[in-house]
Amino acid sequence: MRIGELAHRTAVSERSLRYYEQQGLLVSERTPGGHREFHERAVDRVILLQQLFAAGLHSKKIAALLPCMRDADGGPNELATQQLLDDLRSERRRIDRTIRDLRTSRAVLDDVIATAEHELPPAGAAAS
Amino acid sequence: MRIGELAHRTAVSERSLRYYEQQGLLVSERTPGGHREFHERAVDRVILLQQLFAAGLHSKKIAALLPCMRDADGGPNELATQQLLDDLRSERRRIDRTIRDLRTSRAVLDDVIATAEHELPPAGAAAS
DNA sequence: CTTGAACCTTACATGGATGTCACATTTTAC
DNA sequence: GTAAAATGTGACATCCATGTAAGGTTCAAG
Repeated sequence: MRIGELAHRTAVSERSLRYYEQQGLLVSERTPGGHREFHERAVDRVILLQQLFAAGLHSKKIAALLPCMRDADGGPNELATQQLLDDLRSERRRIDRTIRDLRTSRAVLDDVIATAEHELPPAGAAAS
Repeated sequence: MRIGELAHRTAVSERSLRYYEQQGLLVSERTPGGHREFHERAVDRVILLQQLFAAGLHSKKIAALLPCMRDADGGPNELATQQLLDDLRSERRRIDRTIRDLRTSRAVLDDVIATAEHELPPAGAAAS
């Protein structure tokens, strides 16, 4: 598929898709005219990339990480180096911290929302 | 306490603390000479701010949110406006999404780590 | 062949918390 | 009183995924 369809199907901008490719996170063939042609597989890859980005990993680490992932074929194509391993463990700790912070923030939000709803019932709701 | 102590106790840079104050997220008295004097209370406040930042809230929303929080005294000082309420609900959805993405990423990391450890045992470990 | 949609590359802009540097003033210790 | 440490302000830099605009080429349909 071409970039427009991939962008549409993943809800990721073409700009970002080109950026991902440039960073080595996404591969594509090229038509004789130079247009990108993506494999069906790219859809899942892009979704994974989005998740990793949302988790705060930077493209460089994702690029280092991807070859060490087990894909559909089974084993990884590369083994994580000691340096990468340390990085990943560090990222893991950061992720755990972030999850805790997210839960805290969500609780704060819920509390504010609940309190406000109590005083300020949404339109269409019956007052207690 | 002064800014240095607060920075040390919260592990947040003085730069950031001044920024928080500038954004209306943190209050301080001033000594006759103009130095900031923080209340003991500021420690918890800064920790909360860090959690909210880590959860991806921007300072402007935090500033709008803070007066609507229930503090130690009991009720909130202000009630959330409808606009803020919509914002917070939107943030809440974003947070839920992010938590899911974090879990996914953590699983990816764990898988890579486990695979690499299997082949590349940490120094000092016995081989299987 | 023509036309419009889709795509290409390149370059510059953006946001937002934080880092950093310069220089002045205050505070603290002696 | 003096030196050193801490603090103040202001300005500029940084990161990095993404937005956006310009100008040219390719693709698909009539």
